[in-house]
Amino acid sequence: MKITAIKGMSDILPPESSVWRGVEEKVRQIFDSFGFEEIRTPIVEPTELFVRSVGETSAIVEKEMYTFEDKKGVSLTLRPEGTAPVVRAYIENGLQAKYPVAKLCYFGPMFRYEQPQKGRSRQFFQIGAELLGAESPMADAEMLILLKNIFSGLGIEDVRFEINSLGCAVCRPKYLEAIHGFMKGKEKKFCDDCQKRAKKNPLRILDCKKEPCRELTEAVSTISDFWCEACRKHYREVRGLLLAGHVPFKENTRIVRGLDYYCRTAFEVLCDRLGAQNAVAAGGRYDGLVKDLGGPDIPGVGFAIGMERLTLLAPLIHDSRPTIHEPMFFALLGSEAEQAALSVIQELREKSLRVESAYGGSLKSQLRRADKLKAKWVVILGENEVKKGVAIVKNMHDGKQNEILMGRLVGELSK
RNA sequence: GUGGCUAUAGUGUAAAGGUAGCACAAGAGGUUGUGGUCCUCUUUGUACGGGUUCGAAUCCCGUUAGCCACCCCA
Repeated sequence: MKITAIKGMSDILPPESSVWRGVEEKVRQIFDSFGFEEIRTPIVEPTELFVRSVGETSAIVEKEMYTFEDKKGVSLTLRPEGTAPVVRAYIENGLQAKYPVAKLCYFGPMFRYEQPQKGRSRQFFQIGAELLGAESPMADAEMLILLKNIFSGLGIEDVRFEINSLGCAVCRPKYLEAIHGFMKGKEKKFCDDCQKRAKKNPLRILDCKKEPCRELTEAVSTISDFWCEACRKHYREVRGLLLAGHVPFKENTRIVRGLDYYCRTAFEVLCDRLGAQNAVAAGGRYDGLVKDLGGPDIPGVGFAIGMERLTLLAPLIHDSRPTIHEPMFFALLGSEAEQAALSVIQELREKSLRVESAYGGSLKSQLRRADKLKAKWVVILGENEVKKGVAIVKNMHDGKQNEILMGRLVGELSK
C-alpha cells in the first residue's frame, strides 16, 4: 500500500517547476512596475470569513470548502479564494491608515472540493492583486491594464478580455426583481439548474449554457437597462480608459461572478486553448466588502489568475537565471581529493557560481555526468594532482585541458 | 455531486485468453585516471481488490486515480 497524493492535488516537478518560477518572476516584475507589494496571509482562516464574504448561497460555500474543526472545536476552512483573506488582513492591521491606496498582490494555493479535470484541481495556485481605497474608474482600468501586461509579458496573445458591470446595491436589486418577474409563470420551461438558480443566484441564469435557457433569456432586458446613473458613468469611464490604455475588450452583459461581493465592474480573461475551463483570470470591483467584514467603508477592485492555467498557456517560459546554465563540475577521485576541493568549491559558490560534483563513481562516469549537466569547465582532481598541489581544468567544449595550481583555481574559474 | 472514456518500466508504446516486448530515459562497463557518437550489460512495469478460466495485461465486477463534459470556476 503505497501512499499517494490525494485526489486533485498534484506535485509540480522539474522541469515544470522551472516554468512556474519563470512565470512568477515575470509577473513579479510587472507587479513591481505597478507598485504592488506582496502580502502573505495564512492558508487557513475562520470559516465565517468566507461565509460572510463569498456568500452563503454561493457554490463555493455551499459545497466546495475544505472545512474542519480544530482541537478546540473552532470551525476552520482552507481558503477557497484570496480576496477575503487579504481584506481581513487589511482591516485587522489597519492598512487603510498606512496607505491611502493599498496595492497588494499574492501568490499561493487555494482549495476547493470540486471534480478535477484539466485546468481544475482541488489545490490550485492563484496569483492575485487587490487595490483597496480607490473608487475611481482609473483603478478598474489599471487592474485590466496590469492583466494585459502580464499576458503579453508572458507572450500570451490569444486571450480576450470580457467586461460587464453588475450594478450596485442601488440598481442591481431592481434587475433581480425584473428577472424574477420575467420567469414568473414559465419556471417549468427552464432547466432544473436554472430553477434552482432563480432562488439562489438569479444572475446565473444569464450564464446558463443550455440552448433552451439561452433562447428564453434572449428576451430578458439586460442589466445595462437597469444601471443607475452613477454605475452608468463609472462603466463608461472604465471603457474609455481601456481604449486609451490599448486593452482590447468585449462587452458581455452575461458575465456573472460566482462570489457575492462583486459589484460594478466584473471581468474575465478567456482563452480557447483551455477547453471548458476557459477562464484564466477573472475579477472585479467589491466596494461593500471591507465594510461588510467589519472595516471602514472602503472600495476595492481585484483579480485572480489561475496559475495552472497560466502555465498551460505559457509553457515556453522558463526560469532564466544565468547561473543555472553551464555549471562547473568537479570530478573528484578519492576522499583526499574531495577534502582538497571543498574549500575551492565553497569559494566559487560564494561568488554565486553553480558548482556540481558527483558523489563517487569512476572518472568516466563523472565526466559523463558533467556532460549531461552541460558543464563547460570540469576540474579533475585525483591523487596525483593532490600530491602536486594542482588541478586539471578541462574545457568540455574543445576538450583541451591544463594544470592549474590549486591556489590559483578560484581566480581562473571565476574569470 | 452527475454522466462518459481511460489505466502496461521514469516517459512513450506493443502483446486480438497462451513466454510481458520495443524505443527513449536512467545506471555500470568497453584493461591503470578522461565526456559527447558507438558497442555490451543492468535496473525498473500490467493502478488496487475480487471473479470467470486449465490459463487473464486482455473478459466481468468493485475501488482508486487521470481525462472529457455537466455543475462551478481561476
